[in-house]
Amino acid sequence: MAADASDPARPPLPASPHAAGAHRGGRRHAGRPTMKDVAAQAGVGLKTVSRVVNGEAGVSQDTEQRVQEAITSLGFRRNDSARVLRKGTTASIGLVLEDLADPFYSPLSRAVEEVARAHGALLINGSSAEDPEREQELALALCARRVDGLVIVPASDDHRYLAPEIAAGVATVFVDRPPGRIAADLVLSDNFEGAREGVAHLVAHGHRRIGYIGDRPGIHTAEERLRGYRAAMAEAGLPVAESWVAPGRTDADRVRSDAVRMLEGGRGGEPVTAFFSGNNRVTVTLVRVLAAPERRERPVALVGFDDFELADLLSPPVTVVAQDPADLGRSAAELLFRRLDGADDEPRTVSRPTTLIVRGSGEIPPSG
Amino acid sequence: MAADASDPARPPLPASPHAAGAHRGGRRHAGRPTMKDVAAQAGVGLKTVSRVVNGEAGVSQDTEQRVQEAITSLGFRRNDSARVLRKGTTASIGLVLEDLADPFYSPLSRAVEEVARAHGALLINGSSAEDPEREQELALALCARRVDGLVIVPASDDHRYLAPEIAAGVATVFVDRPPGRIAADLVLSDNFEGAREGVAHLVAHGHRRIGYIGDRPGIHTAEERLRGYRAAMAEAGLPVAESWVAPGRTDADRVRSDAVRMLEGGRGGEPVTAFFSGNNRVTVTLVRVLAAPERRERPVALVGFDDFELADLLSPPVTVVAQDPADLGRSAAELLFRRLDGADDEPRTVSRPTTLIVRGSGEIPPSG
DNA sequence: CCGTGATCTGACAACGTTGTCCAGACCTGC
DNA sequence: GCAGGTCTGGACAACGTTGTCAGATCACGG
Repeated sequence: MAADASDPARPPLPASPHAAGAHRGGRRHAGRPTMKDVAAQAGVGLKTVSRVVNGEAGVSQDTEQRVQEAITSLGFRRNDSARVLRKGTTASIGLVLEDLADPFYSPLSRAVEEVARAHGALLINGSSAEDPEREQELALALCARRVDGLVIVPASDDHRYLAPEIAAGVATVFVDRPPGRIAADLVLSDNFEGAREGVAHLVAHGHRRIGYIGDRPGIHTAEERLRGYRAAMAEAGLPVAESWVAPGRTDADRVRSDAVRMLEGGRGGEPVTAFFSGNNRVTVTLVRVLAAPERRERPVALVGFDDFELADLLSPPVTVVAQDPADLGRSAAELLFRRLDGADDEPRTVSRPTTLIVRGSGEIPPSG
Repeated sequence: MAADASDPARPPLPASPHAAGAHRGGRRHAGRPTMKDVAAQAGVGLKTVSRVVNGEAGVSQDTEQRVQEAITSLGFRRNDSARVLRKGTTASIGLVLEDLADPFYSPLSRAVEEVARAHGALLINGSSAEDPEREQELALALCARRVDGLVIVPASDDHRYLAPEIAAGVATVFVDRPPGRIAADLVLSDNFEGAREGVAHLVAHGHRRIGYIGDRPGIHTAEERLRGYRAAMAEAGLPVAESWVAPGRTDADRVRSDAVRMLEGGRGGEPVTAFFSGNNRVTVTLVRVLAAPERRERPVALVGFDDFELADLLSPPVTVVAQDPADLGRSAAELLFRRLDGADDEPRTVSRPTTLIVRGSGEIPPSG
C-alpha cells in the first residue's frame, strides 16, 4: 500500500492525488476516459474512435458524428504517451541551455520554439545553470522521454555520454559552444573575429592599453574572445600586460574589483584607457563602474561583446559586438529538423558573423 | 506505405528517419535497446532489470552488477513513455505564457522550472504570443502529453475548455492574469494598488496632468492598472481628460505617437507634465521619446509599471512600480505542487504586493 | 439474383514498462 | 534433517494507443 511513498530512494513526483482514493475497482476511477470508453459510449469499435481522432479516412459521416459527440460529452483527450509508445516518435524536441532567464538565451530559446512549432513539435527546455552534471542529467532525462532531437548549449566539455543516444537516433545540435569529445552539428558565432574587430576598433581610436574582462577560461566562447583580443593587440604591435587580462567569474563583485584594479594600474601594469568586455553581464557591470561620479572626469572607452537592450540609451551609448541569439537558435533548430527529415551527411559547423554596432562608448579617445 | 506522409491533414513530425529503412524484421532494428534486450544480455528476467533500473530492493549484488554492465554495454535508457503509460504520472508540468523571451516572463519561467526541479519534475513550456487560440492549442497539447499540472499566463478570457482536464485531475494554476469563466488557483500582483501608488507619487510631486499609456483593455493587468490610475487621480480630486488615457497595443509606433500627442496637448486636452506607463515595453519607448534632444529643455516625469534592467543607469534613472516575476512564478509553482500533493480545498487567489522604486524620473517637478 | 468491388468497421497484436504473484534457493534454529 | 522464514528471480497482465488484416455491408452492373 504505502510501499511507493515509503521508498526514500525514488525521487519523482508524489503519488498522483487520486491514486489513493479509488483503487481501480468498484466505481470506475474518475480520471481520464479512454478511446475504449468513447467507443462504448458511441456504440462503435475502438479503432473507429482512433480513426476519428486522427482524422483518418474511411469513417461515415454518421459514425463520425456519433463519435465526436461521445468525445466531447466525455471530455476525452488522446493520451499521447500511449501514442508515443506505439509510434516511436514524440513530436517534441529538447533544449538544454545555461539559463532560460538570461536575456541572451531567452530569444534563442524562443527562436527554437518557433521553428519547432512550424514543424508541429513541442519544445521541452531546461536550464543547466552552467553545471556539467546538471546538463547531463537534463539531457538524459529528455532522451528518456524520447524527444526526437536535442539542442544543447554545452555547460560541460565532455559529451560522450550522448553517444548511445545519438547512435539510437536522437538528432543532436550544439549551439553557442562546441561539443566535447564527440562529433555533432554545431552553430557558433564567430567569437574570435568579433572580438578581434571590437578590440581593433578601440585601437583605431588611439587606445594602446586595453583591459579585457571576460568569462572563465574553459568556456569556449570566452577563450575565443580572449584569443581575438590578443590577436588584435598583436596585429597592432601592442604589448599586453598580464594585469590587463582578467578572465573569471562574471559576478558583479569580481568584475568590479578587477576593473578598478586595472583603472588604477595596480600590479605593475599601467592603467588602462579602454575596456573590452567579454559578455553581456560583464559589460553591464563595467557600465556601472564607469558611470560612478568619480570616474566621469576621465572617461574610459568600452566595447562589449553581446548587444543588450537600452545600450543605446545609456550615456554614453555603448558600442558593442552584437551576436543575434535568435538567429543562432533558428539555425540550430533548422539544422536539427534537417536531420530529423533524414539528412545523414557529416556533422557540419555553421558560423554566424557578428556585427560591430558603433554607439559612442567605443569611440572615446584615450585620456591621460 | 506513403499513406502517412501523403495525408495533408496530419500535422506532426515527418516519419522518423529510421522508420523507412529496417522494417522491423530481418536484422533487429538498430534503435533503442529495451529492458528485454538487457535481460537477455545479462541472462536474467525482465523484471529484474526493471528492479535494477529503479533501484528497487531485492536484487543481489552480483546480479545487479551483471545487469548494470549489460545496460552500459547496450546503451540502454528507460523509455519514459512506457513508464508514464503504466504509472499514469509524468513528473512533468506545463507552462504556457505569452513570450518566453520577454524579460518579464523569462524569470517567471525560470522560477517555475526551479520549483519543478526541486520536485523532480521537468518543465515543458510554450509561448502563446498573446493569441487565445494558440494558448488553447498549447494547453491542450500539454494535457494530451499528460503533464501532471499546468501553469498558465492567460492570453484568452475563456478557459472553459480546460474544465474536462481539471476534472480529470490536471492541477492548474493561473498567474499574472485571472482565468476566464472557470475557478482555479491564481497568483497576481496587486496591479491596482501598485498603479495607484505610482500615480499618487507623481501627484505628490505636483503633477496635475498625467498621461496614462498602457496595454489593451481586455488584458486584466492593463485594466487594473488603468483603474489604479483613475483612482489615484480621483483621490487627488484631479480631472482626467480622455485624451490623456491611451490604452492599446504596445508597439513602439503606437506608443510614440500617443505620447507625442499628449505632450503637445492635441485633441483638446492640455499637455501632460508626466506619464504613468502601463508596462515594461511602453516605459522603454517613453524613455526613448523623452530622451530626444528637443524634449530635454522641458523635462517630463515618468513612472513605469514593471522594473527593468539598467533602469537605474538611464538619465534620469527611471522610477518604477516593480513586480517580482520570479516570485510570481515561484508562488504559482508552489501552489501547483501543493495541489499535486493532494490539497483539495477551494481555489485560492494569492496577491503579491508591488514595490515603488524611487530613482529620479518620477520626482521631476512639473514644468510649464 | 448474384458477383464484384468499394466502403466501412472491428478484433487483435504489438509498443516497453511496472505491479502482482508465485516459485525456487537459501538460510536459521530446533 | 526439517519446518518456517527470507531472499531472489521470473511469468504474466495490464496501461491506451495504432497498424494489420479480415469481416460486414452496400451499390451496382450483368
